[in-house]
Amino acid sequence: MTSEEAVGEPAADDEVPAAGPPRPLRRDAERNRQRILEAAAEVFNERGLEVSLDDVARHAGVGVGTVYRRFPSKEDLVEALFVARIESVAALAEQAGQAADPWSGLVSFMTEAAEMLAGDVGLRQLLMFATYGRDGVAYARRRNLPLVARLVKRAQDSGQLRLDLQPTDIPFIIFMLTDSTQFAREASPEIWRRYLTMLLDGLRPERVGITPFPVPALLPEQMEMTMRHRTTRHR
Amino acid sequence: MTSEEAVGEPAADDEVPAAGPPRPLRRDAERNRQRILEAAAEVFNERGLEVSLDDVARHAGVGVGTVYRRFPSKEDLVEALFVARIESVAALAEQAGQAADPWSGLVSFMTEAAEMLAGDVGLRQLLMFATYGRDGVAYARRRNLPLVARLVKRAQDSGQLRLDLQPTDIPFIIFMLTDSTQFAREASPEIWRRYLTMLLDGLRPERVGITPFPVPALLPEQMEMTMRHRTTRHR
Amino acid sequence: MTSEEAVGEPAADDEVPAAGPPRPLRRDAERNRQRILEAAAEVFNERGLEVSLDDVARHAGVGVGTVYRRFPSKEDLVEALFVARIESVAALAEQAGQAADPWSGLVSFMTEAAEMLAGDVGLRQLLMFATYGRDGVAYARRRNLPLVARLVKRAQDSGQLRLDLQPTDIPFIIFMLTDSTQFAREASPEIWRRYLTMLLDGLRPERVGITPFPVPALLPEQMEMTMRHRTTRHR
Amino acid sequence: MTSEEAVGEPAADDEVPAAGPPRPLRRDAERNRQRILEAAAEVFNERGLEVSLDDVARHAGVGVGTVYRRFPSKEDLVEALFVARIESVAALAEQAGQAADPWSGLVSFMTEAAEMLAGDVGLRQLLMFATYGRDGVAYARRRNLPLVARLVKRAQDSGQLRLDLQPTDIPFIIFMLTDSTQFAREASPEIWRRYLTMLLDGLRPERVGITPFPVPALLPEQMEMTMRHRTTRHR
DNA sequence: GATGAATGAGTATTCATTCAT
DNA sequence: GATGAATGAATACTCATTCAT
Repeated sequence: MTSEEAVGEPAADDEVPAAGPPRPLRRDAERNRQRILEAAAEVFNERGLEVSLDDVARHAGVGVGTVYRRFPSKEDLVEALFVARIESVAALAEQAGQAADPWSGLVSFMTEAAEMLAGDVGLRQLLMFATYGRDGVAYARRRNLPLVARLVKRAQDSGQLRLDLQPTDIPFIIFMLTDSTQFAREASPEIWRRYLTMLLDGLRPERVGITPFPVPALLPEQMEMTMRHRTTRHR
Repeated sequence: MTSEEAVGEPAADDEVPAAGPPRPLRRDAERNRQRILEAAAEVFNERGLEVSLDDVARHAGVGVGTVYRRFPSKEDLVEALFVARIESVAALAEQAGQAADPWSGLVSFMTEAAEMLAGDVGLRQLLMFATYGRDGVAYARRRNLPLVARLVKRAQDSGQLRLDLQPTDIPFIIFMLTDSTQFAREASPEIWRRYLTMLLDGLRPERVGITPFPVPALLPEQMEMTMRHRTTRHR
Repeated sequence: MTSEEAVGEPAADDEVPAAGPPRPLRRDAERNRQRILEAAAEVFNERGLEVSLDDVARHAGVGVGTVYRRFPSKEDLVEALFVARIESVAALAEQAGQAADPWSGLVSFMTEAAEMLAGDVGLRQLLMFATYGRDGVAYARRRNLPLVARLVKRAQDSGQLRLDLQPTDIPFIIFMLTDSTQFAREASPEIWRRYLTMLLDGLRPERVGITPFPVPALLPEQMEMTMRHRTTRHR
Repeated sequence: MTSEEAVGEPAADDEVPAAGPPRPLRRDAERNRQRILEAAAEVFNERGLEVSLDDVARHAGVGVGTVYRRFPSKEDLVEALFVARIESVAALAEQAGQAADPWSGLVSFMTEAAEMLAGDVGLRQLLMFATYGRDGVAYARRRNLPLVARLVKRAQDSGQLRLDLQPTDIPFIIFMLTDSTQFAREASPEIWRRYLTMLLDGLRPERVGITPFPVPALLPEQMEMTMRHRTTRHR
C-alpha cells in the first residue's frame, strides 16, 4: 500500500495513519473503545438499533463525546460492531470447514449462524436491514462468502447437496430463518429450527422430482450492491 | 338471527357505527383521502413505515391537517392502508381454496401472497412487526388464518403435503420468503421464488428421509400474543 | 322580504347595517345562533374556555363554518356569551336595588352574583382573566357598574356601609370570592361564602378601629383599560 | 433526632440521589441553567405558564435542546422555578413567626406573600391552578401549611384573631387577594392591599356583631386533594 | 346560508452531532 | 484525550381560521 493510496482517509487531520496499518490506540483509548462496543452490543441487543448514543455512552460509562471520538457517527459504531461480530461468523464457517462430513459441516454452520442471529436482534437487524452501517458490511460479507463457498462446494462434491445451490444462497437462508424468530420472539424463539428442517429437506440432491430453481441466486458482486442500496441515511 | 343482526358482530364491522354505512365523504374529501392513501402507500413502500406524516402529506399535495382529519393518528392511517390490503390477501386465500388441485391451490396462495408482500415494504413491515396499526391488524390476521388452515387441510387430505405442517407455518413461510426480497430489493426482487421452491420441496410428504420438525409450530393463539407484544411502541 | 333585501349577500358587502339597529337575523339563522351560544355555554362551563370551536359546533349540531358565520372569531363568540350572561348579572343588580333594606340588597347582589360566577367556570374565566373576549366586556361592565353604584350608594346613605367603599370594589370582591371556589371546586364549592362573611364584616362602618384603605379603588374608566390590557391574542 | 437526621424525611430530599449532593454543574451549564430560569420567570410572569418552551429558550438565548437537557419536561422546569420560589414563601412564614406581636406577624406574612404572588403571575398560577408542576407542588404546600398554622395559632392565642379562622384559610385569602391584582395589573397593581385591609378588619375577634362563618374551612387533607384534581392535564 | 374540508403554524419532546471546557 | 453541554431539525399531533362545495 503506497502513501498515495492511504490518502483516501477522511478528515486528514486526526489520526493521520502514518502510511501503514492505522497506529494502534493508546491503551486507555482502546479500553474505552472496547467498553463502548460492549455496551452497544448489549443495549442494541436489548432494545434494537434505535437506542440513542447517549444511552450507549451512559451504559459504557463514558461521555458521548468519547463515543464520537472513536466512532465518527452512529453508523460507524454500528458497523464496527458488525465487523467484530462477523468475525465470529467467519470463525464458525472455518470450523465447519473442518467437519469430517461435508453435509453436516454445512448444516452446523447454518445452525450455528442462525443461533447467533436469532439471539442478537441488533446484529441481525444490522445484517439484514442494514439501516445502519456502511461499506464495512459489504466488506465483511465478502470476507465471509469464500468460506461459505467452500462449505457449499464440499457438500456438493460429496453428492450431498443439490448442485444448483449457490454460496450466496446461504446468507439469505440464514437471514430468512432468523426472520421467523424476530416474528415469534416471545412465543417460540427457536421456531427457526422448524424451517431450517424444511429447507434442508429441500436441499438434498438425490430426490426424485427435484424442482429446479426459477430464479438465479445473487452473484457475489450483487450482494455488495444490495447493501449500498438499503443504507438509509439517518439524520 | 337475521343477516342484519349478524352485522352486530364486534370485530367484524366496527367501522359501521350504528345506522347504515357512514355517509360517504364529499367528493373533494374522498379525492384527498385517496390521494393520501396513495401517497402513503408509495412512501411507505419506498422508505418504510417510519416516514413522517408531514412527508406523506407533502407527497399527497395536502396539508398535514388534512391527513389528520381523515386519519386521526398515524396508526389509523397505517391501519386503514393495511386493512385494505389484507382483504386482498384474504381474497387470495379464498380463491386458492377453489383450485381443483389442493396442492397447487396452496402453492398459488403462497406465491401470490409472497408477491404482494415482496412488493410492498410497508405492508410486510406492518404484518411482520406491527409496530404501527391497531386491532385491525390482529383482526385481519384472525380473519386470514382459518382460510389458510383450509388450504393446508385440503392439501394434507389429498396426500400432497406433509402432515406435520401447521397452518400457522404458512404466514411464517411467507414472511421469511419476502424477507429475502427485503434484502435483495434492487439486485433481485424475485429472489424469494428461489427459496419458495426449496421450501416446497421440503414440504412434500412422500419423500424418503423426511426429517421430522424439531420444534412445534405456533398455535393460533400464540400468533395473536405475538402481535400484542410488539404493538405498544408509539407515543 | 323583498328581493332587494335578500341581496344582503356576501358579494355585496355583507350585512350592511342600513343605518339603524342591525337588521334581525333570519329565523333559522337566529335559531342557530342561539344553539351555538347554548352549546358554548355548556361546554365552556364543563371544560373551560379552551375547548375547540369544533367541539362547540359539534355540540350545537352545526358545522364550524356556521359558528364562524355568526361569530367571526372565537373571541367574538366568547364575548357574545359574556354579554348574554352579563344581562343576568345586571338583572340581579336591578332586583337588589328594590330590596327594602339597602344593606341586605347589596349583600344579596354580591351573594347571587358570586353564586353565578362560582357555578360557571367559563363565565368567570372570561370576566376575570378575559383571555378571550373584547371590548364588549368593557361595555357590558360599564352597563353594570351604575347599577352596582346605586346599591353601594343606598347602603352608604343608610349608614350601613363604610363610606370609602367604591362601586368598582364590588366586582373585584365578587371575582376574588369566586376565585377561592376555582381553587376548591371539588373539596368545597361553597367556600366563598366563608370569605364573603369575612369581607362583609370588614365593610361595616360603625366599628371602632376601622382601618382606612391604603390604596384607592379603581375608577370606572380604569376598569375598562384593565380589560384591554389583558386581552392576550389567540392564534 | 438531630437536625441532620431530620433530613431523611421522605419528601424532603428526593433530589439527593444517594451519596452526597449531585455534583455541581459545569460553569457554563450552570450559567445557562440560570439564564433559562430567569428567562422562564420573566416570560411566565409576562404571559403565564402557557408560553412555549421554544419561547423560553429563545428568550434565554439558548436552543430548546438546552432547556430540555436541564429540565426534562416543561413540568420540571415549572416545578424547579416554583420550588425555588416556594422556599421564599416558607421563609416568610418562618420570619413572621419570630415577630414580637403575633397579630402583626400574621399580617406581615399575608402582606409579603401577597406581594410575591401579586408580582408573579406564573407563581400564582402554579400555586392556584397547578396545571403544571408535580409532586414538588404538593410537597411545598405541605411544607408551608404548618408554618402558617403556627402563625394563626399564635394570633388566636393572643386574642387578636377570631378563633374560627383555620390555617387553610390563609392560602385562600392570599390567592383571593392577588387574584384582584391579576385583574387590575396595569391600572393598580397594589389594589390587593385594599382588600387585605377589608379582610383583616373582618378577622378581628373583639368586635360586636361578629358573623360566624357559614361554611367550614378546608381541612389540610382537602388542600392536597384539591391539588391532585387539577394536576393531570398535560400530555 | 350551511357545511365540513383544508390549511399550516404551533406544541412538547427526542436525538444525532458538534464544540467549549 | 475525555467530558458532557449545546444545538436544532425532526416527529406526532392540535386547532383557529378560511374556503370550496
